[in-house]
Amino acid sequence: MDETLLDIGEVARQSGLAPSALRFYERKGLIEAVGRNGLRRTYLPATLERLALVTCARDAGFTLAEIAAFLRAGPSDAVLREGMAAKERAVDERIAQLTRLRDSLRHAVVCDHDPLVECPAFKQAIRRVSVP
Amino acid sequence: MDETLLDIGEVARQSGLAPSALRFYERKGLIEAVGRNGLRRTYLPATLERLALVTCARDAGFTLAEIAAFLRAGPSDAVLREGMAAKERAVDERIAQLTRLRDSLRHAVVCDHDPLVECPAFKQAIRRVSVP
DNA sequence: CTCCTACTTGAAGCGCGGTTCAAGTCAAGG
DNA sequence: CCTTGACTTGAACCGCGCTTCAAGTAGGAG
Repeated sequence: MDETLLDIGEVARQSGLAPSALRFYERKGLIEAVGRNGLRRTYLPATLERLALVTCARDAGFTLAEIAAFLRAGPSDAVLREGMAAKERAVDERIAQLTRLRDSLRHAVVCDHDPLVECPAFKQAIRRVSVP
Repeated sequence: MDETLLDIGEVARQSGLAPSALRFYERKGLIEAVGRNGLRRTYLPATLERLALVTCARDAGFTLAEIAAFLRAGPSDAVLREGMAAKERAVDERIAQLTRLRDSLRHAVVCDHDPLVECPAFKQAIRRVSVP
C-alpha cells in the first residue's frame, strides 16, 4: 500500500469530520476514495484540502449540492469562475443585509424605548433589514 | 366584530407568508390569534409588525425557537437587550467570516491559476475563511 | 487458529422549517 | 334551502445535513 494514502479514520481525525459525514459526502459526489484497504476507504492527501474547501463553502451557506456542482464543473474553469462571481455577488448582498441587521441590533441595545418593539427607530430599522 | 381585526387570509396576503406558516408560527409560540371569525383566526394589526420582526430575525439566521424565546422574554427588557447584544456580536462575527469568503471569491475570479484549486493564494484564502 | 477492533453497508431517525393532504366546518350568496 | 369557497384540523410528507443503528467483514494481535 502507498504510504501516502490515508484511511477514513485518519481523514476523519485530520478533517474534524465524522466518518459518516465522509461517506455521506461521497454519496453526494463531493469526495472520492481512491481505493480500499480491506473495507476501509483510502484517500489521497489532497482530499484534506478538498474537504477544507467543502467545509468553508458549507459554512458560507452553500448547499452541498451547490458545492458538488462547483467541484464537478471540473477543469473547464470558465463555468467555475462564472459561478464564483455569481456567488461573490450573493455573499456581498448577504453581508449588506447582515450589516443592516447588526445596525438595528446595535440601536436596540442602547435604545431607551420601553417596550423596545414600539421604538419608531427600531421599527424602521427592522423594516430596512429585509427590504433595503 | 371589530373592523380593525384581520383574518388569517388578510395577514397572509399582507405579510407574504403562507397561512400554513402562520399556523406553524402559532404552534411555535411566535404569534397569537385574538379570536375567531367562525373557524378563521383573527389577528390584531400589530401582528403584522411582529411578523416583520420574525421574518427579519429568521432571515438573519436565528432559529424560530430563538425568536420565540426573545419574544417571550416579555416586558423585562434586560434579558431581551442582553440577548440582542449577544446576537449583535454573533452577527458581527458572521459578517467578518462572509467578508473573508467574499475576498477569497474575489481573488478566485481574477486568479490566473489553472487549476484554480492549486493556487497558493486561493488555498490560503480558503483556510482563512473558517479559521481567521 | 480465534478474537478484537475498526471499519463496512443500507435503512432508519432527527431537528429544522415548513408544505401538502384528506376530511371537516363555517359564513355568505343565490 | 343548498352550494361555494375559503378557511379549519391533525397527520403525513419534504429537503437538508447529517447521525445512529443493526448486522456483517477484513486486518492484525496473540
